[in-house]
Amino acid sequence: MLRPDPPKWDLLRQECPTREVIARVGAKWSFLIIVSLATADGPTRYSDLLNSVEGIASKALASTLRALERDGLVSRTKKPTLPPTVEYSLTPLGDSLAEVLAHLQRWTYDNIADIKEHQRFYDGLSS
Amino acid sequence: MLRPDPPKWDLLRQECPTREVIARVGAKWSFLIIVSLATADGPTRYSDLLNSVEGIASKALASTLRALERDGLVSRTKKPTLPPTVEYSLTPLGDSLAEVLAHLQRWTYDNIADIKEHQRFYDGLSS
DNA sequence: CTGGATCCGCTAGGATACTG
DNA sequence: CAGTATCCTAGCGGATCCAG
Repeated sequence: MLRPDPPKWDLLRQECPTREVIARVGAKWSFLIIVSLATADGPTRYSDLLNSVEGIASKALASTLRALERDGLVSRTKKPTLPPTVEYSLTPLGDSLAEVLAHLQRWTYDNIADIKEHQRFYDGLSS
Repeated sequence: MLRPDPPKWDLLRQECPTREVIARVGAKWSFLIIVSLATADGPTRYSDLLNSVEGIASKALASTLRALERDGLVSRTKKPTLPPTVEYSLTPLGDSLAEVLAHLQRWTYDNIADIKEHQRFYDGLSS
């Protein structure tokens, strides 16, 4: 084996490709869409996502879905019905990511009160 | 107890306050700064962060640090030396978040090759 | 050294309208 | 139903200069 050791990535380096992934996950709607797909039972239709993820615009949903699909996190299945129905679901890769993100989601649920408290305190100092 | 059950947040709802937290964590530089602070041993100076997080601009670092401090994730300690030295470190709350984010970081390291492969495939389809 | 102040370009993303 | 096409704007973030 020429490269027995996989390259050790370093997020802090500018050229690290994982930065792109972090950016994608951190993009405004990615997280919510992944959560929605992960908590839904089975494939989810475009219009259902549009309703599920409150506040998202059609354009944002479409472009984010395409980006996630490009990364291999989401799979798109078009059924030749009339009118056409398109279903989205997480790939195994997307599932594994969703699992990690679920921890983050849980963390925010657990600590949102604390954070809000800190914010109020911080903002109060300048009054 | 009047409220034995803490409110059940739902990220998918528009008014859910945790969306703000996700946005903050997902902001361009938050993740990297937290990682940098978490992997450093002990408090880290402003200039060290500036060097550690490659590509970040002074303004972005300052504003992101302030936001993280406001959320109670980062603590700022100013030492009255001359010239002044300021040190940043994670609060216990920030530490607990860093732990969660470490899993995400690990995930990206483990799966970046896979993702890149998917991207190449996806992009190749339209050529 | 640690930022704040200022200017400014860029683009993600919102609103709206339209199509297969 | 599942998007695309256009237009448009707020604001993030970069560069530079300045200050305590």
